[in-house]
Amino acid sequence: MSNFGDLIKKERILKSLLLRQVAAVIDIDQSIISKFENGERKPTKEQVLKFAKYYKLDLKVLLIAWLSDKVIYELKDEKYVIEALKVAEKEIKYVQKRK
Amino acid sequence: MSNFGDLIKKERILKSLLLRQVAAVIDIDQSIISKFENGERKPTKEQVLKFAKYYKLDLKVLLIAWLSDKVIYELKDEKYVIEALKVAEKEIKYVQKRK
DNA sequence: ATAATTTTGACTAATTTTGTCAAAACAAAA
DNA sequence: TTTTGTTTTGACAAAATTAGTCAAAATTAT
Repeated sequence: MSNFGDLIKKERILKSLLLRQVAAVIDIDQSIISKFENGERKPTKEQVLKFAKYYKLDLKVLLIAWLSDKVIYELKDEKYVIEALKVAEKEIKYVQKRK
Repeated sequence: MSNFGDLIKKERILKSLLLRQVAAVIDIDQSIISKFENGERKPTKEQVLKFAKYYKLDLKVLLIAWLSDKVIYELKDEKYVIEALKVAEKEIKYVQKRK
């Protein structure tokens, strides 16, 4: 699917770059990048920005993937996840409308 | 709205209980319960269970409120929140279908 | 004004997340 | 099948976040 890891891994392969090379430029340890690519760690927002800039990817796409990864990670083992997401969406829309 | 804090506060008032009394029975410091009621802290799942049991509230309702609170807390300052929730929902539905 | 209750804030303890590094695992090439 | 290069894994420490305790401040009711 379109999770963060897949997006940056696909892009790196497409550009024929080694983890080492990416790591050197964006200054993130290559082992961590590997873990990002395989969904074993979640990047910080700053790190997402670095990837977007370096790979010239649409930041919006990357941020949405990153945020949804975080949500899924937080809820993955829970019951009533869909219901909770619907409630959350409704409340967020409500506060967004009010401002 | 139907966030966790409102639910347990309403219930406590309805039952005319003092924070002190609730705290003694469910063994959670009253200052923390106060913070839960006012949305200043997020309870753990065990704590949610305690409240459901003690107040005899529908656990499902309470868990949904608790989960959506957590999601909102995590996303509240972000752009593209609605989009991210939609993606998350789609992916969760997808994996739920597969099992 | 006093008493009772709730809320706040400072502090410590516990847990989780993050980064670093080296070695293991894997893949490709010789 | 050995050597070389790349990716992945795991152990560890450092940093950051979250949770619990307590007393005092603020609020509310008597």
